[in-house]
Amino acid sequence: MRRMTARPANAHQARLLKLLRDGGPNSRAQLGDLVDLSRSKLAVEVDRLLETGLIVADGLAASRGGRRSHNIRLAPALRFLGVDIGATSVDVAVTNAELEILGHLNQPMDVREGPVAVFEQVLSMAAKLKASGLAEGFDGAGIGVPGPVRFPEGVPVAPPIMPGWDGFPVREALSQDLGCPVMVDNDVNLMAMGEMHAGVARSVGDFLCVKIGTGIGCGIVVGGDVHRGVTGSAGDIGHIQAVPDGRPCACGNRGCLEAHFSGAALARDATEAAEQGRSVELATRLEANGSLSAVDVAAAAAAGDATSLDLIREGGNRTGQVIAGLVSFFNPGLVVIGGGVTGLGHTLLAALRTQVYRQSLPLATGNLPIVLGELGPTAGVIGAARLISDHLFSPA
Amino acid sequence: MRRMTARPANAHQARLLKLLRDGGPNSRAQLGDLVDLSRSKLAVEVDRLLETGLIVADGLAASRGGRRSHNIRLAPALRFLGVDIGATSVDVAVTNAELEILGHLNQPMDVREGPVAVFEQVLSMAAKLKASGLAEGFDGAGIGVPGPVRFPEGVPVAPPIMPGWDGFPVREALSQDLGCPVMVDNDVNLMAMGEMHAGVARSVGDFLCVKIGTGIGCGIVVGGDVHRGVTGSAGDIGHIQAVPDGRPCACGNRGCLEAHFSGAALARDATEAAEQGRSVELATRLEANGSLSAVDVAAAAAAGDATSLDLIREGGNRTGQVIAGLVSFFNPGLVVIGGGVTGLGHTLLAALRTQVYRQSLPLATGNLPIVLGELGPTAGVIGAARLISDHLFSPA
DNA sequence: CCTTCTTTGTCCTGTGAGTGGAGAAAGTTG
DNA sequence: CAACTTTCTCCACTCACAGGACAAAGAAGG
Repeated sequence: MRRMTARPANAHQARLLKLLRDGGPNSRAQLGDLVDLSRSKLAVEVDRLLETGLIVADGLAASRGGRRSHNIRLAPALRFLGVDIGATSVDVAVTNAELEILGHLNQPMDVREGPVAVFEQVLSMAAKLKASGLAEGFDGAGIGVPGPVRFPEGVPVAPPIMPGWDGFPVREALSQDLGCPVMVDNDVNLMAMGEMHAGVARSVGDFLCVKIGTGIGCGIVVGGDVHRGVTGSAGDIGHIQAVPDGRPCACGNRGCLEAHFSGAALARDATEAAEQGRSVELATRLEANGSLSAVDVAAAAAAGDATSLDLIREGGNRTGQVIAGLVSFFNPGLVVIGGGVTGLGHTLLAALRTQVYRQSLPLATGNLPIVLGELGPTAGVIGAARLISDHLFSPA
Repeated sequence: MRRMTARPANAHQARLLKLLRDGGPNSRAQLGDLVDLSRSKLAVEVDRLLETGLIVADGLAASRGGRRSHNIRLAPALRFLGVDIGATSVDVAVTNAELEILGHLNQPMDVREGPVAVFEQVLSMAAKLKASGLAEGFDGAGIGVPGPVRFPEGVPVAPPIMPGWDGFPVREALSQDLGCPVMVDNDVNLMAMGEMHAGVARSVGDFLCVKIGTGIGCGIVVGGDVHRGVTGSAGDIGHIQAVPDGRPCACGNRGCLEAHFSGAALARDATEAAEQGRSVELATRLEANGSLSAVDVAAAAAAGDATSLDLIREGGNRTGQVIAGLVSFFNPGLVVIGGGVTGLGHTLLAALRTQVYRQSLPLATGNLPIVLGELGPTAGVIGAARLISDHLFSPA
């Protein structure tokens, strides 16, 4: 069932749609105050948008001392699908046109099972969301994958942690399956877009968004736009050398940041500490679960386990050192920390901040907030919805 | 004597001026092929530009099988002044509207003497260029300074190597003295603009331009625009930590890149090697000149001096390591190496390339040229002229 | 020398986007 | 019920721009 959602016919219409989406005003008069168009022209464009069905006028607002205004808003039936494929799990969410999450599902899953298996899962999750009455169909979908993407074509390229996805036509395939337009991007970039749209980075034009999960990456936003680099691999900071002649990394080099600190590295270090008897707290958890993850380290640290705290601090220092360099280089207005490891909270943040504030130039850090993301696990799916809505709310 | 140079009245006129400046065609018909405007509209805008005096129509071109076209070009009397203030010398050049250098002067000078003394020097050099008949006056001037700049206001902020310039209203002051509009930027950014306009980075949208001189910095170009960061300090990579617990740096930290490799560091290392008797070649030169500079190291290396070659390789490795990180992070389409130290040539380049190609992601380096700048010492002044011409050739 | 074709540049009218004023519609306040 | 406010609609006018007709100027061929 293909839905032929209309597209704005010109830049004015695109502007209006985005204003309405981003929580803007909802009457013709209020819109007119913002778009620098004459009332007459505005009325014409609004009428045309009403005709396409992208927006609807229903009911009247309360009077503000004069004639009551019509409520103008995006079509209430519009639905976007946001998909966030992580290394070890998949998130799928439905949003309305304002990108508010109506329903959200999460499933453990290994990306290495390949695109076919993963898409089967994604489609079944999407079907479940539809079946629960949240959507009749999808007008567009955004999807994030944990690796570099050739953005215009929507195809992953040479993704280290997801062999089998290289060159797979994700956009094409998912568009077929869902019967709607699809856009594909790197998961970290989508997290950055999410935080920019509805999180801590609202109204910040230039910022970095560091995602520490199974791996480690960085979304780069320049002037409100995501910088993807010439081959789509920008922000891939996991393999920057953090420790000279450090630990061997899967990429073949030594001392990569990711080899020293990430969800995977932390789990390995914790297991080692437990086995060597350096932490009773961790050993107990290892005994109980059979394995350890970053969540266990967070819990142990919260319980006051010194070894866990040390591991977090050590990792935060390493990461902070790398971020310090990036801050000097890029001079952002904000640094957002997100991803699964944010459960480590203030111990991690304190170590990061210490390194950055000590090592970067005072001019670059003078007014630089370093904060945790606001959206947690929903940042990715919100960013994905934003990606496709930006696309659909632009002139065809 | 203030010259009131006209400004384009709209985006079309700005577009035409920039086409003519950048070696575009020179007849109405050829312009029409490029700007996607009807002949009539084009004719109107060209006529208006002719009225303002920004362009002139003189003579007829050879026939190409039909009616001969008029030669349209930028006013031949337009003159821009490009000023490049380095740590130890000042470059001043006059260009025509096409940004071709008509005259170029260079004077040794220490920035630390402060803005008043430096401007006196700059003005006298500008006067000399005028006196030699190259210009009757200047229509605009661009100036680069070796430190961070609050770009909109044209004011240096907290420049480490040029105390006394902090907060000095460079734009305002120079505009008064020269009687023309002035734009101020960081010297490294201007080098990047120069190479983008007339050097190796023509037609590259995203690239890094590393300048290794007395200090070390990096111009960042995103989508054809220079990224300056929120406080104007973007690209300041000299104080990224290159060596953990390395040499103490003037900034208070240890192991900064600049402390281990830069014109200043190289001179110091060479002097030490000469005094310790580790290089006869360098010792001879130290004897002869009383001091050593990067130029001496280059000459010694060219003569086969093993110690000099080692110093260059060592520095190249350090710098390459940092650049490798930046390449992974930014994923540029080109890396340009420039500045005084480029005299070290291929020994340096080889070391740099080795590090970058070994440490960065294959996807980011697969098609990444790392090359020396083409413009040498003129990159800065050409970039400065480009900066002010971009400003003046934009709608007021 | 004259005709035909090509290229360049000018003129003129039609079209559609957009502005802004007049005023209608629908309220509140006294 | 009058006066005022806010919202929305209608209409005439302006201006940017496209594109065709045509003039100007030359090349090539007979």
